[in-house]
Formats: sequence, structure tokens, C-alpha cells
Amino acid sequence: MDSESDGKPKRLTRAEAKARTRRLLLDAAARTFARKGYAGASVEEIAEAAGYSIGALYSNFGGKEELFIELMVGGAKARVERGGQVFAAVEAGTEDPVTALGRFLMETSDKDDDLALLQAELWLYAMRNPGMRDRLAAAQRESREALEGVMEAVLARVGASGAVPAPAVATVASAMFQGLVRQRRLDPSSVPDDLLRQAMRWLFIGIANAPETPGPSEEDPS
Amino acid sequence: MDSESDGKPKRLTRAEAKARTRRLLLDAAARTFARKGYAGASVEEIAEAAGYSIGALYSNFGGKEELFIELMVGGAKARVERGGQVFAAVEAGTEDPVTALGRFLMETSDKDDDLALLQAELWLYAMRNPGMRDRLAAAQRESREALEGVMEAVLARVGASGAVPAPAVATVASAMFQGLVRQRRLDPSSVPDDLLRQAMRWLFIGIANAPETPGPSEEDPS
DNA sequence: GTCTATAAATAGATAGAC
DNA sequence: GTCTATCTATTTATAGAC
Repeated sequence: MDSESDGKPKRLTRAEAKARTRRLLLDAAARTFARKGYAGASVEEIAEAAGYSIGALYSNFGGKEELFIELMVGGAKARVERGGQVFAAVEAGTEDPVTALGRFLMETSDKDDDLALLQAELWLYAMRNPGMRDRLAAAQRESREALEGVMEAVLARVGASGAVPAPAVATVASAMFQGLVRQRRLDPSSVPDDLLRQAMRWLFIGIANAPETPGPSEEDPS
Repeated sequence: MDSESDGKPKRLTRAEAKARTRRLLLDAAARTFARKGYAGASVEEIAEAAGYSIGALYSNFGGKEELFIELMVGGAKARVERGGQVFAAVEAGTEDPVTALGRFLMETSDKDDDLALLQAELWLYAMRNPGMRDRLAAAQRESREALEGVMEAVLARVGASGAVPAPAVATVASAMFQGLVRQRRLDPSSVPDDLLRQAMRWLFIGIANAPETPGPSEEDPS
């Protein structure tokens, strides 16, 4: 509205202040949704956790649902970046790539207590909202593609390059990882530090030694 | 209170009627919690889905939370039974035990649409209620022990008996299974029918061919 | 035993002050 | 841009009729 150039030496422009508020609210929302669940978290709790009022929340977001959806798409970007980190960690390391992969995954999963909870909430929300299901599936495809690069590198090192499609391996490795993380959160004694690395070893050794993938009956032998 | 023997030719005794009502309410609760989530489901919806009123629900259960907890302990029993079924299916079948295992798991998971949703809800609830976390962990230990029998049988067939602790294998196989089921529910095209069987093959072949399990640094060499 | 009616608390969302 | 006050709907749980 004010077209005059005010030379006010403000530290933050209005746009910057708003962006900061949005970020704080999103962080608080991630924590709160993880700890209380989507339906269990109230907008009041979220605003309070961010240090703002309900009004500020509604001034920056359409409401509770929009907040949650923004976390879903934002989390997708974070996952792709994490995929790149895994790739870098595995490529750069001089050690056994499977060991590097296993340790990196276990470390990152132990670092963020809320991540597994929030992902479970996102999955449930996506399963119950068809439109969101497709969006989350697309987001996960992206992050899995980032993982495929790692898989190919690892497969090459164990001497099974091209023996098996990388997407399938990435899917299985990712499922194994997420399943073990959830089990570890529920009962840490049942999933020792080293089990993820060992499981990854078994998987890749198995792929390297598996005979020609004989179909259940037969599929396309091309 | 009425000590007189009333010879009323009722088809259901009071106790039987109450037991039936409880069962119908529990079934409805399982469906409703799976579809709407624990916090998202109202007692009114549950009672309605069971064909009763709110009053009947409160007459049979302490409330929403007690209903959910009964589902958790009831589900534990069901899991142990299912473990026995897996064992029977794998032992009885003349075919490759890994194929039998993979197919059995995929079939049972595709059969019940709500099961994976309800299990995710139970996990989240357990993660947020320490007392329930221990109870769910104990229940899962039981069902995993049932799986260990299957694992030993399969390991024996691939010639890796005793090479590796069965509990660890059961944990990894279970994690892989659950992770793939969730991924399949989210994006069926990313997890073809045969992938679970193939993943199980990779796992067991890997175990059979893995060298002496070299520790990350070293642990107890006993 | 089950139902209807209702109490008491809390939810998401909005309006207007500043 | 953010806060306070409030509206309306829905929630869990209970009380009393039948």
C-alpha cells in the first residue's frame, strides 16, 4: 500500500518477517504433528509451540490441513537431498560401501526422533486422502530415484552390476530400512546398531549370488 | 442378583448377548480406527458402525481408549496364530519354502485392506504411550518367536542353518515385509506381486553366502 | 442391556482491535 | 502482521427413561 520508499533501517523486511514466521510455524507443526498426530494436534498447540497466536497461524496458512500438506511436499524435497547425501557418503568413503550405507542410514534415523513418527502420520494421511496418496507416491518415487544411484554403485562393487533392476533393489532396501527403524523405535533391544548394516550386506550378497531370477511361474524371458 | 432359575427359552443368555455386542463393537472399532485414525474416529461413529448407540458402547467398554487397547492385545493373539499359519504353510508345502513364504505373506496382506492402517495406528499410539509401547513390543516379540521357527526351517533348506541367529533373521524379514506392504499400499506399481518373494530369496541366499559376519569394529567374540 | 438427551470441554476457524 | 475474543460445531462421557 505505501508506495513511498521508507528508509527505515529495519532488520527484517515484511516479506522476510513473514517467511521467518512461516518457517517457525512449519517447524512447530512438524514437531506437534509427530508427537500428537494429525488429528490429535490442535492449531492452538502448534501456534503456541512456534511462539505465535492462532491468528498468526491463520494469517500465514489456510488452516491445519494446509500446514500438514506443506510438510508433506517440503519433506519430499528433504528426502531427495538426503538421497544425495547418501550417495555422496557412499561414493566418497574409502570403506566398504555397504557398511557406509548402513551406518549413514542408522545415524540419520537416530538423529531425528520425530521423523519416523511424522512419516507414519504422512503415510496414514495419504492413504486416507486419494489425492494426497498420489502426491506422496510421486514424492517417494523421486527420492527413490536418488537412491538408485547409490544402489548401482553398491551393486557394481559387489559385482552384480546390471544383474538386477536398480529400482527394485532401491525399493527393497528402502522398505527394509524403514521397517527396521520402526521396529528399533518400538523395541531397541530387538534391532542392535549393527543389524541394519548386516541386513544390507545379506541383501547385496544375495543379489550377487542369486541365480538368474527364476520367475514364480514364468513371466517375460526377454 | 436374581438367584432364581428362570427357565426362559431365550436364544441368547445375557452373557452371550453381551459377548456378541462386545465383539461387534470391537470389529466396528477396528474398521473405524483404521479408516479415520485413533484421534479422528469418534465413539459415535464406532457405535453406529456396529449398529448400536453410544450408550451401549459405554456400557460394554470404559471408553474410546479401552476399546483401542483391547484391539492391541487382541491383535497380538491374532499375530501369533498367523505365525503358526505361516509355519504350517511353509512346512507343508512341497515347493520352495521361500516362494511359499513370500506368496503367503503377500496374499494375507492383500486380503485385509485395513490391517496395515490399523497397525500403523497401533504403532503410533504405542510410541506416544510408554506403557503401551512396552506391551506392543512384548506382543511383537511373541509373534516374532513364532516366525523364528519358520526362519530356521528356511535357513536349513538353503544350507545356512546355525550360521546366523534366527531372531535377527526374523526381525529383518519381518521389517522387510512390513516395509514393502506399506510401500505397496501407497504405490502398487512400485511393488509388483513378485517383489516380496524375490526380496526374501535375496535375503536368504545372502545369508547362506555371507562370510562369517565380520563385525563393524569388534564386539563380543565369545 | 440399550437408547435418548444432555452436560461440559475442546475443536477449527473468523472478526476486529492494534 | 499479529493478537484477543468469540462463534459454531463436535467431542467424550454421563444420567435417566424404558
